Amino acid sequence: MKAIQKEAARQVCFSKRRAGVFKKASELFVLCGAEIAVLAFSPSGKPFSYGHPSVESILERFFGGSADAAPATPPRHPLSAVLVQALGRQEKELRERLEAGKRRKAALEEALRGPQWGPVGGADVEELGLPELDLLQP
Amino acid sequence: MKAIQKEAARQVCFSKRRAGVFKKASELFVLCGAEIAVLAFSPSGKPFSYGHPSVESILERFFGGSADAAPATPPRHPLSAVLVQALGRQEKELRERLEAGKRRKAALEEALRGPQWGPVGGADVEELGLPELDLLQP
DNA sequence: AGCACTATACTTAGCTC
DNA sequence: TGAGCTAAGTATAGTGC
Repeated sequence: MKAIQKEAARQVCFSKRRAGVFKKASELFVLCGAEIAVLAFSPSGKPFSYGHPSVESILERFFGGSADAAPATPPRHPLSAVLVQALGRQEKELRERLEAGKRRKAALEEALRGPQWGPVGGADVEELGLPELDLLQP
Repeated sequence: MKAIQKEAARQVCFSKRRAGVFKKASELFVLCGAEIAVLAFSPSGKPFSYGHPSVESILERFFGGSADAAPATPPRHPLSAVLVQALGRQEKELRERLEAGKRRKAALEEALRGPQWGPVGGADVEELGLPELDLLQP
């Protein structure tokens, strides 16, 4: 399996397979009762999402962390060697991520104070919304 | 298609289909170059995720804009509020890991001054990895 | 862009070990 | 648990509209 070169064919393939993935996700819910969210960007950069019961609720459960569940942000990648050097780098990276996160949080909070609350540019509502939820039910 | 009643069969089905969905997601990336993230909770409540290039990068692109520059188009999507909340939690977690990492580094440096140098018991070492999560296995 | 068709390949429920 | 098997059901690349 390899990357599709032809721009048009790639876009078509994305549309078809995106529907496929969303359908698989909805089946996973119907069959197993599993909560699931899928977020994707098309090759042309447009956002699409699917979520059951909703993308929001999944993210809250994942990142908000419930009272009893351990935090679901599971960022651990096994290293097999002991590297003090790596710890130094990790410390630096963590610092950077911490700072970046704080900046983004501040920016988001600022933006949320703005007067309007709705779709930004044309693409958002149609594609961020969850219309497929019903359509895709088998 | 309807819900599987038998608890055990439902769990098995979830495992198989979760792998299927993740595979579809990765194929979507390979074929089309689409960035995609999948978050799911098993029927028993365990979190799983798949993301390319990473779950976090997808979420940022979806809801936040870049980490450094304040987004030119302010994020007005309802989920931004969730993200703010998540970033608050993440900040706390990153701080904790930063401190833990520094303690480990100090401990390791101390240990390296000691007499022996050989295979070290695994548990601590496994946790030292960098954070980019891809596949969360239980 | 989207819809319909089809041959081929893929996925998977149920089962065994 | 997990892995392997198989029949039956699905997905989809390619094609023409």
